[in-house]
Amino acid sequence: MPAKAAYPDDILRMAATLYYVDGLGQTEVAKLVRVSQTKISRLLAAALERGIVRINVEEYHARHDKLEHQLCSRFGLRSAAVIKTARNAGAEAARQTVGHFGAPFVASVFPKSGVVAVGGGRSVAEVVQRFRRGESRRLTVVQAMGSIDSNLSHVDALELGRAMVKLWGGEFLTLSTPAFVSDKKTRDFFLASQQIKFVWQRLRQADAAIVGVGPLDLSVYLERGVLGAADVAHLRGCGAVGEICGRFFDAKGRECASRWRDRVISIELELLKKIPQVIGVAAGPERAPALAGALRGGLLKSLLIDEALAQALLA
Amino acid sequence: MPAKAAYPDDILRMAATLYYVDGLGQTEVAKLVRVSQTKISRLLAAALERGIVRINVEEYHARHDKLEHQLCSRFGLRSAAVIKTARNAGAEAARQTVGHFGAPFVASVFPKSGVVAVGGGRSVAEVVQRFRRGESRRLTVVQAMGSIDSNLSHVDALELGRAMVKLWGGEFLTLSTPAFVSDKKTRDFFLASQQIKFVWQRLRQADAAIVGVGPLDLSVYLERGVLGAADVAHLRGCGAVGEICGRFFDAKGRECASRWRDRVISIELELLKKIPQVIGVAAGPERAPALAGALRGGLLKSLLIDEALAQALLA
DNA sequence: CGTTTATGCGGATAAATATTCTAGTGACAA
DNA sequence: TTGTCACTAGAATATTTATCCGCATAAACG
Repeated sequence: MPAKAAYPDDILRMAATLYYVDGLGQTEVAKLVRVSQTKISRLLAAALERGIVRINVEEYHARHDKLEHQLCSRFGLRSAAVIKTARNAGAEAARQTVGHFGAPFVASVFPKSGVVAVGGGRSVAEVVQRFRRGESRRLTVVQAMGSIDSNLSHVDALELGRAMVKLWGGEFLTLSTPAFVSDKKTRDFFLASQQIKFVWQRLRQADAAIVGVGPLDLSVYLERGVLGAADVAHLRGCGAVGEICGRFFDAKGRECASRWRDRVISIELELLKKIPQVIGVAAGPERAPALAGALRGGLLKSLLIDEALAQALLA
Repeated sequence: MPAKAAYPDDILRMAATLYYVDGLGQTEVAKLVRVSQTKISRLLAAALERGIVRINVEEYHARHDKLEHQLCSRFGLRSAAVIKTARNAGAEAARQTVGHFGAPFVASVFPKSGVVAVGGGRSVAEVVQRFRRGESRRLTVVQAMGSIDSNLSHVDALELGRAMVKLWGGEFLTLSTPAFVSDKKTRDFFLASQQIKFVWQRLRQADAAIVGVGPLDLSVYLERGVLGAADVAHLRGCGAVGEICGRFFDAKGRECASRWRDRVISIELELLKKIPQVIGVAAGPERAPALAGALRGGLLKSLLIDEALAQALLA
């Protein structure tokens, strides 16, 4: 099993003892072993690798079991992960924490083989970035929404899908389109294309999906300048409370009949609803109204959110 | 038991998990927990302290059991510690290693209460510096030789004795004299003083002693200019092979009748011989002749030496 | 209550550790 | 022999971590 015997265990034990047990610095250890500090650093790494040094950390329960159960029963979910976050955490920190501790949850919920649809968004990106190479999967990953604007961002579904197949293998079906086009005609033109039809066909067979759930205000679209203040006002007028894959919905989770509806290229909410496992990811209590709407509409089957948001949802 | 609840265990577990298990840097952890990196550093230290994080190192056997047994039976010793050292270790490194791993041995061999004589020397200093505060002892520490020259060095018996009582408590009897004086008359004058007589009385009651064993060449005395080349030649002429507490002895461990003998203020070898537990400390194979002489003369009851020296002794 | 004395925080910075880069060494083939 | 590859080591350097210090808030005291 040890590919290279490199250095005898005895030396590693000695160095590790001097360093970890007796608390000497690497430089001091180096003097005793008569090698460079550089080498001690490498020796210690090897000792950790070989198990001569083992570091045990009391298990940390990142998830809030009680809130998860309440959410599941209250909203009839298949599963939920509520991640504990620092009380005063900012939006970015919360997303990262949710991503970090949520990634294993999502990975466990995803099928080992089959079709998986991915949306974009910052929260989803934080999750996807942290997937670990596990037992190999045989997934067909499908991009569920176009790219938000022309400079490709690492939170676009295109990037996230690419990252997933790079890590887990499998094939990735891309939607080579923007998320928003100027009018219905253009949209219909795209949808009529052979490639897109093929992608949609696969979306209909999806076994699972992971999507971000955005609020109306503070949405990435507003931030990125895709949406203007006037647009937001219009959407609010249509009853919109939140967004999934660029599609806005009202408090009951019904897609709003806004003028944006005809300009978006992404999975329809009605189609999403039919996917047996849809994981909604979000962080921050200000997203509670959006989440509540999505849940009422049955758009999501599972949740990955932070504690504050969970509490807001249950209140 | 926890004097201060400071931070909830949960946070510590989270930080420790992120750092040790997930391999994030402290800066990254800090972002998620929303505190400064500084604090994470302290949190991690606290986690280690509280036992939330435990680091296990496979036990390292610093001592060479087989050589120890051979030495004990060959030379009729009460005990011996042979410390493994790096094959190419220099003299300094060997001494430090012997001191480091030998200190617990010496501490275990020392009585919990009683009178202990201490000699000077670099090897002894390395040992004494590394004693740990254990169960409290009730020792009377007695300086067994004067200071080598006027600028007090941290390897002088005076300093070593001081360090021992500082750590373990107890009283320290000092010999406020140099190790070497100009002639016999001066020496006798010192010895006749009340204070020194008192110290000698205690030395006669000593339950244990720790002394360095020096070679003839390369001795600290030569190095410090106390002895000149001519003196070394003279001593060699008298059959000297080594030195303990400034007293030179021949291959059979008998004190040499050199002109130095009358000028030294330190425990007589004959007196040393009567102490029930005398630990000789030395490092480096070039000291084998000195050690061999001391052992033949029955000057030592226990040994603390490095591997190379042990092998040289047995050869 | 106002004042003084602890305690805890994070920014700046010193110290320690990890990584990069280059040179040296030995194995092997030509 | 000589060149090349594969590898290891340590010096230089970048990065990360620990410590020092002043400030602010909280506790203790008059």
